[in-house]
Amino acid sequence: MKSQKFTIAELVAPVVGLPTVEIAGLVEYPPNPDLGDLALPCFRFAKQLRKAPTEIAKEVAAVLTESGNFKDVAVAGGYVNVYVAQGAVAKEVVGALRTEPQNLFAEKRLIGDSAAIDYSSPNIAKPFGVGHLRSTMIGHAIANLLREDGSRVIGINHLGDWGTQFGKNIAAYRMWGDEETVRKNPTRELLELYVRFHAEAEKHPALDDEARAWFKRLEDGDEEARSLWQWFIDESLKAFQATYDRLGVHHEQVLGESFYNDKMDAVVEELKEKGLLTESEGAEVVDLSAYDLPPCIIRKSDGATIYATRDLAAALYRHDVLGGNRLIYVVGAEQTLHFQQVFKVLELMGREWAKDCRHVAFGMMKYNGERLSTRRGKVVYLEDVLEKAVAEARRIIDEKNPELPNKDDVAEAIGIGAVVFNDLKNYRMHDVDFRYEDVLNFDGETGPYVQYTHARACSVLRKAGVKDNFDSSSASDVVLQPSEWRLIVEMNKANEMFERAIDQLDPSLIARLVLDVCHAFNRFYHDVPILGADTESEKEFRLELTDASRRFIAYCLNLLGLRAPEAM
RNA sequence: GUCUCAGUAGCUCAGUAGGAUAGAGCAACAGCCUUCUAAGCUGUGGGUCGGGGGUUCGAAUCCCUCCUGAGACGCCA
Repeated sequence: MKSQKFTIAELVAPVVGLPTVEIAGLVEYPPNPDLGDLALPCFRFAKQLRKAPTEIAKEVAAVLTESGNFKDVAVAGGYVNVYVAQGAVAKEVVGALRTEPQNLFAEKRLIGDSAAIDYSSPNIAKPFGVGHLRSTMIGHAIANLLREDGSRVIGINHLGDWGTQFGKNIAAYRMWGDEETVRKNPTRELLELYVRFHAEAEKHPALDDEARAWFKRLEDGDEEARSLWQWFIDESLKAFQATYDRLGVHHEQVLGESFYNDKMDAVVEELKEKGLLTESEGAEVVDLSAYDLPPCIIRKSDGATIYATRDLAAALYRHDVLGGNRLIYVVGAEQTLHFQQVFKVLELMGREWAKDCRHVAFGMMKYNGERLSTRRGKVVYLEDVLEKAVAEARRIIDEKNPELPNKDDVAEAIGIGAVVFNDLKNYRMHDVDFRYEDVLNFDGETGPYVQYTHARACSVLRKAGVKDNFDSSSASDVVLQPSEWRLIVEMNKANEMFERAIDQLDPSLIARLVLDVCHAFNRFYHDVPILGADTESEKEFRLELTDASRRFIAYCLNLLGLRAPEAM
């Protein structure tokens, strides 16, 4: 509806003496369809114009009526209610979707932008839990959105492949590990060894010294330590890759923490040169008290670097070498303070692009109300969740559509879609308590609902024997049914919602939008006959609308990282 | 203790660049398949928008304060 909003704003601007953009922002959707398609509240202008809102509304209405751009304009108190020319708008929306669906969404505002976006970033030798789904899928969706708007996206998987825990992994593996078992199920087995190590170390503190020694050997390049470490990485990556393939997730760069081992000295040097480093309690820190932030530790009292140092080195690399002119981090909200500190230090280092860095935070995933903890072995494996969801999808297919070809493939798309959509549809800052009953429910506001709606539209088009070309002349002279218009209105919000989703880096807006469109489509499908329309031109138009809806839904699903089967 | 984030129907959440009677889904109940996929559609019941102040023509939305929950707060990431 953006173009209609601007049409109104342009006409109203001279009347109220405010910039067009500002007025366009005030145009809203009335709460009730009887009140028109768009509305402009005029209370805001009253003080400046020294006139009653109702008077202003009347003047505004007169101008809008005179323009002849709208079907009807009405004044209701201080509101001006506008009824748009439905046929023309319908033709515009359907036409855009028929040629290039993305035209309705993206105006390619971000051409010339390049965004380095850090998402997923699991830890090596640990399993991929449901918790990782958040960073992975929110990040993947944001990457898709930015790319569609013209940005050059560099997706980065910042693997946790370094740190003292690898001393424990190595020590544990040497004591109790078995090559075959690890190979068969790398992340689960390595986690088990890790958990066992923690349990045993409680009783025998000497084990911790053993682990420290092994990490030291790893740092010093000891061959045995090195090759075990590399093997853990290779096996873990194989397991992760299988999951990424199922989820359809891809990264341009896979660079673990260890990649920056030789790049941190330069950061420390620069900080020292710029006089940012001060000594405090034996450690070297950047004092940020002037900015109401706690100090950022750069070197621990034992001389070793820490994750802040690593993240600084990584940020410089992403900007200077990979060419990301802004950096985005899709990382849990518990790291908010850390990123505030890192961004501030970058700014103090004179990197003016620090202001464009964003931490896309999200709430914590819990299970039965409890915090998940890998160290204590409290994990819900993502693969288990996907397996259950796919099995449930398969069960429902067997029940409802036993004749369906390639059932397994469809079940895979639906089951995974249910899990992914469930994670994307809500405001990302909320903590989520993972419950199987939610994920395995395929009714209502769910991924399968959206996919089902898509399949339904496809089915109608199949029955109609539709080829890809329509004679679009019909739209403007057809009188629209309420449910048809409702559907057009919802789809016409694409551009606004898309841009808001990008500006706020929030894919849930796209999920909400496509849910609204699906609801409108299902109502349309229920209320008016498509193939059995009274006249040929009505039938033609409804098929066009069905085709447009199908493309719209598929486009949104793909943005969110879901597949859109044509039958289910 | 300090800071940050959250608090909307029984449950999960939309709505938060201030606007008209606060909306969905789930669960419950009642309808709708001789017609295009019922994983759907329609209806009913269900609300001190955490409490209290304030700003405004108008507040779930902005400000202050209190309550509750989560997270963070120097050598893990």
